[in-house]
Amino acid sequence: MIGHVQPSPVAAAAMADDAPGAAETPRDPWVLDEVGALARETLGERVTAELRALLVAGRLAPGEKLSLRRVAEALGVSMMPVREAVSRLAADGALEVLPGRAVRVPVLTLAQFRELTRLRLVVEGFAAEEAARKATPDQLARIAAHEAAFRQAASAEAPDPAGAVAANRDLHFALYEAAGMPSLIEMIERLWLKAGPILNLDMRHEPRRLKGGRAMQEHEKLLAALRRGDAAAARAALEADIGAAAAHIEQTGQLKESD
Amino acid sequence: MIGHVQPSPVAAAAMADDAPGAAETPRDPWVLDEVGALARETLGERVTAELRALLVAGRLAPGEKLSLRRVAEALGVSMMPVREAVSRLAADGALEVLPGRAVRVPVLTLAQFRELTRLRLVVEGFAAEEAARKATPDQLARIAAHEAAFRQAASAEAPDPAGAVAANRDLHFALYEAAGMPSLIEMIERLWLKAGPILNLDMRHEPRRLKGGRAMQEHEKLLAALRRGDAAAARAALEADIGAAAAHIEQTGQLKESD
DNA sequence: TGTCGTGATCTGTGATCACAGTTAAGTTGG
DNA sequence: CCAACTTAACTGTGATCACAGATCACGACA
Repeated sequence: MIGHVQPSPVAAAAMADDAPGAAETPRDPWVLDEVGALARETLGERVTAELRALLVAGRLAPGEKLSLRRVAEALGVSMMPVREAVSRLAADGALEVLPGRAVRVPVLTLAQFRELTRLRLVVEGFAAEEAARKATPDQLARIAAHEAAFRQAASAEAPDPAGAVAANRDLHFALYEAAGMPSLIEMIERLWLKAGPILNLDMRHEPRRLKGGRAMQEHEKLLAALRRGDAAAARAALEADIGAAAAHIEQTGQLKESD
Repeated sequence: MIGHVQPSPVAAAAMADDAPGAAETPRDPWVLDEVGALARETLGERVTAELRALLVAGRLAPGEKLSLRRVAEALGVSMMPVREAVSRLAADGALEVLPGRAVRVPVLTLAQFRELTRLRLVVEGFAAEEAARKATPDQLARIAAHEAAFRQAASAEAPDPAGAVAANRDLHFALYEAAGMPSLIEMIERLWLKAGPILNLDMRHEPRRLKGGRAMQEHEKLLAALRRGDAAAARAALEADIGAAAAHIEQTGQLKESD
């Protein structure tokens, strides 16, 4: 149940119905017992994961309206699983259903965005501290790999916005995973779900922000801090990263003034 | 929480290029403007609220199994709204749906409970600091009232467990509300939803813990700190309150040993 | 020409039905 | 008397239908 889908390159194609292997009657202790219960993902969960990916990647713009029937048809499923997915995401505040109208991606107020940023500083900052204390060499290597991927996508002559967004997300969540606190990761995912649309939509539209290099600098500092187990420095670097991105968003003025 | 209706039915467009200075045509102040959109609570939301209340109050014990049809019949509604409610709560981790079996209240591992406690210390501690800085006299009075209610319910000759649980919850959330950060409150509600069953189920079964008075002491310190705007002291008192309760729970050993 | 009424169309919400899988009781065979 | 099998009841999941409310476009009236 905790198991979310691995951050994977977003392939938002139609979801084909592949028949999952039927469970064979387990008689004796067998080799296949180790593979555990094969994740019989329900349709609703798959739709939820799909929409989540679209949201954090900024491919659904704030204010964009969704229709249950349209989404259902696009994904090749009935309206039912979509309802469930939208219900969950609406409960998380990642979507909002207006009374009689439609369901849409929330448009954040400036105040709401600032609150979200403050919460991110508190929560993700804590995660960075914890990761600096407990990260294993293996986890550090994974973080470094994503950092390299981000640098490549961001500093290339022709920046790859989508790739940079994905690498940035993978880098951050590899860091948070190193903290070893599943509920903390869920909390952060929820924050990203809310802030993702503006943050990454913007990065998609203004790829030159990437070349500014501020994010890369902080990522580098972060990695160095992690390697020497410096919790305070890791937190500072992450806070600088978050703060810089938030400041840029506020400059663009894509946020609603008030409610 | 979600339902907001735009006051103006006319100017809802302008999503792409919106000039911030564009003022609406001022209509005459109409009497009916004051009556806001009457809260058309959907059935699913009401069921969700009902189950949430039952969970945080500890009236649904960990491991207890629920049946969609049973709950639907008990609440006098169809199975549909219950499905939606369970979907949301399951997405929050407040309930869990086992693959082919039933839906039940999660039984926390010791490790999970400790992680939850740490997160509560971080998040609710931050909320206490913020509240100490920003609480208005009105909000302080409300917190004090709940503190008095808790003291009465806990220190009476015949302790009132249900009343104490409710007063304790009201006290805490009045505090968090004083921080003025809606998303923060949602975050804390989610944490309480997960920890509520064990915390309050125990308080219900062991009312003598109330008479120990540890909670009352910390509540008193907390209130004093709030009144003099001492953020650090407020955080310390709240952390002591949370820590004491958590330590008691761990002693009782109602938690699963491992996964 | 501007404004309001009116109908078609689309929205989410709720109910009912069908189905595969699991659980638990009932029953049979040893 | 106990174990294993069979069957019946119940589980969540998904699909389909019905319905009130909202949106939008077109047309009538002033």
